[in-house]
Amino acid sequence: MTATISAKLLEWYDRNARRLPWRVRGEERPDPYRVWLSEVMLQQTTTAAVVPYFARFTARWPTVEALAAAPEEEVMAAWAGLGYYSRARNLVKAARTVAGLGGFPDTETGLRALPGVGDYTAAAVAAIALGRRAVVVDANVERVVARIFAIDAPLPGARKAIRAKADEITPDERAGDFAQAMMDLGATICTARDARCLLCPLQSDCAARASGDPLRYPIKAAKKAKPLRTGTAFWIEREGAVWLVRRPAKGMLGGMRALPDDGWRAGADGGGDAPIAGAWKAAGVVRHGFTHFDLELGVALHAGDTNPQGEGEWWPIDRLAEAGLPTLFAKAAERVLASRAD
DNA sequence: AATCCGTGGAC
DNA sequence: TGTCCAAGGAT
Repeated sequence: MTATISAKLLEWYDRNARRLPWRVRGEERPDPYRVWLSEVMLQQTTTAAVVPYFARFTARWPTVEALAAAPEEEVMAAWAGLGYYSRARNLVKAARTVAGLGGFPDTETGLRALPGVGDYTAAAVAAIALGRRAVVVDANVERVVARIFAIDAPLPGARKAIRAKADEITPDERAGDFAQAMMDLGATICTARDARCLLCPLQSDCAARASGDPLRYPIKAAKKAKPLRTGTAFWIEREGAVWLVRRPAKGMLGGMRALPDDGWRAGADGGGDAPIAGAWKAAGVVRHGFTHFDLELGVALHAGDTNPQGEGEWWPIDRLAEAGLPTLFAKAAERVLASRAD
């Protein structure tokens, strides 16, 4: 019997593991807090984008207790720019739950009950930080498994079959390293756009390679077209400060500071209605792509002296970077300030 | 089950 | 430029 898939992969990992800030070297078991934090940040997010955020978060909140004690608003602002903002809200909730428990749950099931922790994250933390055997399936694992076994069913329907195969090849020991090895393999060799089979430690085990067309896998369902929406954001300024509002907790950019807007959303264009009466002057257009629609956001400058109604705050323009605006509104603000500098 | 939810980099 | 997609989760 030749070496198993997991044995070959672990041997490869021991020589080729990426060095990442949330990983520890050697036999030492990593801090569950850092593993959990990194896994949440890494949900649908590239390692390159996560690295600076992870550094800032762990410097500012070194323990789960410190994070639990932080005002939610500060965590949301620190998350600004990373996207999928419900992650930040759930991060605070989960940290407070963990602090209340006196520490992280020590089972995959216990972890799975935390807000923002789904099947993937629970398995990853259980395997990497707790040393438990867990079947970790992310997009990398799906792709690698779909190729090794040449799974012909399209995603997302093939998920159950893929998970069953992943379970078959997951070892009883070093399941955390195995998971990270699968992800490293998927990130560096068996990638979505490339299959560098000659570099792959599993090349002789791979049905997709044997088929001659490894990139055919995983098979995916066709995507829907993204609509283009239009909307307007409003820049209301007074004595060196701009009027910011806080968006509703749920929905797009939920809970984040923002410029007032005209109600644009995924399903409809904005109504064009300004928050206050007066003269408005167009200050340019910002294009921004979201996951399921594109937005063309006009920016309008207020020329009058009427006070805005309702909830909001005057934010000093020279400290706007600290407001924690999501990228869309940071772009809009940048556009206003750039047009003024001309 | 299908849809909603950000962003930036690679090509 | 447009397209794809990256350590997914909640509803």
